[in-house]
Amino acid sequence: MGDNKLGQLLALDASPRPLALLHLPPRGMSADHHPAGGSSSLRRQRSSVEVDFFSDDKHKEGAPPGLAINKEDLTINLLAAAAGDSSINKEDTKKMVQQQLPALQAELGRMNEENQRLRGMLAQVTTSYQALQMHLLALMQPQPQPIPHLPPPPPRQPEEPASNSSTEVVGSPRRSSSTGNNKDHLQLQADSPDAAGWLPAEGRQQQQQEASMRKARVSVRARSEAPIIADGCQWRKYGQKMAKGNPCPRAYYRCTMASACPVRKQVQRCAEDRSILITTYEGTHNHPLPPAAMAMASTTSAAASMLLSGSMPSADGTPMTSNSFLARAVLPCSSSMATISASAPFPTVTLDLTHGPPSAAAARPAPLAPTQFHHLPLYNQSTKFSGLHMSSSPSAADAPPIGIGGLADTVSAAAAAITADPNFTVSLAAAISSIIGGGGQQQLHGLQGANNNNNNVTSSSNNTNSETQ
DNA sequence: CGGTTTTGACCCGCGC
DNA sequence: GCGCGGGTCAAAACCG
Repeated sequence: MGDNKLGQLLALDASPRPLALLHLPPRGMSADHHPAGGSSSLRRQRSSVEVDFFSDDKHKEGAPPGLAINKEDLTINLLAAAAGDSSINKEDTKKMVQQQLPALQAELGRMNEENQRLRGMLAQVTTSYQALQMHLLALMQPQPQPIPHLPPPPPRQPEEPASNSSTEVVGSPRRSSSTGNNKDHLQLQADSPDAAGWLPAEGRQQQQQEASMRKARVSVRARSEAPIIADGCQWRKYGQKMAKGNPCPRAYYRCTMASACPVRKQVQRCAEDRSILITTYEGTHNHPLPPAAMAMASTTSAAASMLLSGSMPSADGTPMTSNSFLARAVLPCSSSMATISASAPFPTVTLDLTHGPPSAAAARPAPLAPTQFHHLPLYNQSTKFSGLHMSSSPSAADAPPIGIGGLADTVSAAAAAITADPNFTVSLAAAISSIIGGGGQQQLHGLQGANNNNNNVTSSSNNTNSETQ
């Protein structure tokens, strides 16, 4: 990065921090040149020049004479300009250097901090990229053995196109094929290159078969007063149903960030505790996402990939090594925070973030402004996502996991974070994608390892949460 | 006026 | 075959 990074840093930094060092006295120009009235802004401009030294050479060119500032010799030139007189003696210059040095150093320190934050952003993007890459690899790898204990594939409709496996984690076509859904499927196939295209016909057929029999879902339980959690995506509600056994209606949303995006989500309040919002994601976005949405998308994608890649539980209730793998990976000291249910019809990963007093989430202020997100340290958020519990029973996925006392505070804060802070999903993405892509070491290191592995993943993106409620 | 939400109807899979 | 429940559609209503 080097100079470019520095320039980027300054360019990205929209914070109104005073550029005290750059407030230079006007040279050879007095206020008399600007008649009073209507020119105050101009006058202000000229009397207090704020220059972005590094981002653009124009500034240097446009700077008043004597302000020819270069990166290598910021101090000297600046001081010369501040002195306003090139004839100033060296002693005075030295004196002023010493006076302004602390301020310069402080500024440098701030720049370094911002540099660190930018590194964090980069790490975050890298994490998401890695998760997607692993997802892609998982999709492209022909799976030699069919996963046992899963229901046989439903009979395929002849007109049903191949699964949109290139875009969905679980490229399972929707069951319904006679209600106009085919339009969507055809469009999907036309719009997105078929990742299975390189496979031989038999392999492709097998993949389609397997895809059709598996429809992984990632469910997030979180306390929230809001109707839906803010995950950075745009959603359109397309249905609502009363589900059996729950007085609260279940709402159906689909992603509207792209016309053919296959991602859907269901939102329903928990019957036992209506302060708990259960959001179930299905599918993977087939379009670019904003950072905040990317985080959740990576999370769900990675979780679903994990679920389908063979590290999923067996449905016969046998405890699985993969369960403890995931549990240890995400939280070595975990008890129960997430659930995997591999039972029919859909294998589901449930991330439970509801532990702790409901008031914790309720007390959280409204979603933070982007600038506030900017300063949220991710490691805090990461540690809040702190547990996994594995179960192969379908009911276990919906049953509230056992509380974990000591983590209650942080966990409730996590629930609040995920409902109010789209950036929290960054931590989820980091955790899960690190499991997917990390390998054995991270199993033992848990989130700490995940974060280390990702080089200080830092929350920083500007969250333009465009969630439609 | 275009996008979103609402809501009743419809379709499909599954269990009996 | 029938009923039930989940999921989706699509027209109308709503909203900015």
